Amino acid sequence: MNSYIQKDKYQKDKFYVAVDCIIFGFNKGRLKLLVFNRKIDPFKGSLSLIGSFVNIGESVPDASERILEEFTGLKNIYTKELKTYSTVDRDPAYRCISVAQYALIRINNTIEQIVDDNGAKWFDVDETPQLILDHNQMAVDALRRIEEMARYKPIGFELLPEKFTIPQLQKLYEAIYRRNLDPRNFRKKILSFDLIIKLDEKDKTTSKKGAFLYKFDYQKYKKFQESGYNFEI
Amino acid sequence: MNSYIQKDKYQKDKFYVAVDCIIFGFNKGRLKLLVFNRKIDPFKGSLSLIGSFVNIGESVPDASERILEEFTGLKNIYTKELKTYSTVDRDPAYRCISVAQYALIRINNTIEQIVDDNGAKWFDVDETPQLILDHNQMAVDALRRIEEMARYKPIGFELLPEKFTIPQLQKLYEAIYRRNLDPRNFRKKILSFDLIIKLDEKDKTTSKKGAFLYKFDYQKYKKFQESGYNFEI
DNA sequence: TCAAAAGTGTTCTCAATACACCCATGA
DNA sequence: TCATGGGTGTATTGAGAACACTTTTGA
Repeated sequence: MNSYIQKDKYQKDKFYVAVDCIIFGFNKGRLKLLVFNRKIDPFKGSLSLIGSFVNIGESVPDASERILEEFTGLKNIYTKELKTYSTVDRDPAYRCISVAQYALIRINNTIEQIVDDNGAKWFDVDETPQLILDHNQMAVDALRRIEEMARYKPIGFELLPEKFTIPQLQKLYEAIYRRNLDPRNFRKKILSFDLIIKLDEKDKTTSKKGAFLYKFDYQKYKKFQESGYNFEI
Repeated sequence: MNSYIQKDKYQKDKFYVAVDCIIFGFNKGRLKLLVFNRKIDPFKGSLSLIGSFVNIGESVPDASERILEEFTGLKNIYTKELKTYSTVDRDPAYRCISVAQYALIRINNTIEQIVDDNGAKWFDVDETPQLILDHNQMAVDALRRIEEMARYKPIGFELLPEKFTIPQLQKLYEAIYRRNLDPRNFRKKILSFDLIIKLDEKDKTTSKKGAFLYKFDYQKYKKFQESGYNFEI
């Protein structure tokens, strides 16, 4: 007897469906996780990821986009599905499955304001506080995923401002890989991809000499992707 | 106003949750997809992936294990979550999200019998027929995922019998990568991982000379995994 | 004896790594 | 003028890719 059919006739089981977003940023040489400080029940006073129930009239990515915009003011955030969390007792109040999404955003002042207004806060990924339910597990899983992902997709650029310097990019990869990289080899490798464009400006905030700014070449990246790529640093 | 809280108070939206399994096998040098020939409504006479609704008292992986056992008689099948399919109109009959899982199994006679008894059938992945709903998309996505996965995890062994020959393994990788590999380089690379153990038997079904059988060293693979690995062929 | 698949070694090329000094500039 | 971070080149090593012939044996 086949399950699908059997269930089709008799199934009455329905679930709440939530999305929870593991939102990463990069600031002052550190990978950051956005955490929401809950001021109202449920879980008043606790910390959680940014999440919401999914409405019947929207898809999971729609729901994810909705709350990301709400919390950051941004549309078109780089977001990927991590995995589904569905253990029976994961939420004592509801039979709810959560589809976790990880997102990468460029931290800037505008966003900081909105984040702040929403009662959210950045934590160093190494100092993630206790979160509700299985949200700590989600954060750990997402972090492992982006470490893995960084090896073959240029996700780094999603976390930096549009204009960035090579030393900044290096620091980001050092934060993700948790090890130091040789500046000569890093520069050589990054430039060999031919995916960043040198600008005529310098950033002088971190040194007297100043470092040239670059921008990511999304055009070339598209072609790059179509062939099949490899982005190991 | 925060979505999570808002929804917590007012949310009444519940979903059916399904799992659909994209089950891959390998036979006669070809990658195969297991497809279910539906003899009862809904979708009587159509083809679909192997799926089921998730029961309220089980997790998504539980449900997936349940139907995999039902269709193959096997427990402990290699299974990974692919992604969630949740567009509003994906199923005209229900508001249902499906968590797709891909699974790799070793085809053998016992399984063939069970598969047959359940009205399922193997198709070449290149000749996947029309399936119901978004199941074709799932199959395409899963195939892309295992192509990607094969580059850095030794998933190949999940698809071969316990004892296999190096030429068999090569054919499998050729099927996954869709290109021919040099037998000398392939052998050298595979042996360099030191993850397969040569046995004292030969398989003579494909040549007069016969090819030595090997088995996968799961012990070593575990250690391998703990360090961090790379399995590009 | 021969057809058909299994098995084997070497060369070349290129990318990854290791490594140390000069440059530009604001304070 | 000097402290600070930015920027550059070379030599070595190791892995991947290309490539052709011998071995075994059942039919």
